[in-house]
Amino acid sequence: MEASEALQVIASPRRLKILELAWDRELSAGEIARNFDVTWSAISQHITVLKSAGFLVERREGTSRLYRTDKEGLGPLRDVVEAQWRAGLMQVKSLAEQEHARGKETR
Amino acid sequence: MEASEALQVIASPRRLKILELAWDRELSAGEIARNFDVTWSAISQHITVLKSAGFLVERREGTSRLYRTDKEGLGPLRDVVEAQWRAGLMQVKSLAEQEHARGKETR
DNA sequence: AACTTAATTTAGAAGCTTCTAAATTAAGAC
DNA sequence: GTCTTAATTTAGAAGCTTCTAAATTAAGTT
Repeated sequence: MEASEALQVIASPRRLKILELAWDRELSAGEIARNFDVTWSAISQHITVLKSAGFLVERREGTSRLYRTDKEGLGPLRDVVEAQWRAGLMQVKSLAEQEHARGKETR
Repeated sequence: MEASEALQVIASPRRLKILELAWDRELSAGEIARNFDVTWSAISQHITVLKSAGFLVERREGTSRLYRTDKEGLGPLRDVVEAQWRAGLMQVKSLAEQEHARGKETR
């Protein structure tokens, strides 16, 4: 895989979120799909992209297929995914702080 | 800027290369464009994207505009750009090693 | 003022990405 | 074997990205 191809794979809000959802637990395709407002088909296609990039591993169990993020497979991008994740948490945090500050102001 | 938007900006081979070219020296738009096989217009548009993401800083000097990568502005993506860069170098290195190995084999 | 050099802006073409809907596959239950 | 559940595959629509060509801007030169 080429340098920017791997970046292309994670530069998608949906795929980034799939990696986060399956970060430290195995999830079925359906459980993943339930977190989004698009068809299963769309999610299945994103899963295919993540799998062929080696960022997600599949395990079949009966009629389900279970997925989990392959942290090793992410290589140097592992830190990026984690950082983007933390960035998201921080955004939430700073929103809360803003609201707190606003509350104080108007009190 | 949103999480994956910043990734989107660097997930382009051209923009990644522009950041590398202007990594530790100031270059005019024309000097940057000379490194690519596309029109100045296309490069100018990529520069606009990099500038508005805060990844490239502009300084005007007479009729030229000089650009330099803003390493601070890259934030956590700085490591990614550097890693992708190293990955490129390593590819070259491993190619050389392969050839060396092949040479040994046939000797 | 007219010309040159450096670069941007705009409009539209071409191609890639993502999505939906429908058809298909495949395992397990009845 | 048929039905249900879980998921993928395929085909095509809609939208976003990137590119070129032409027009424009803006500084410096003659």
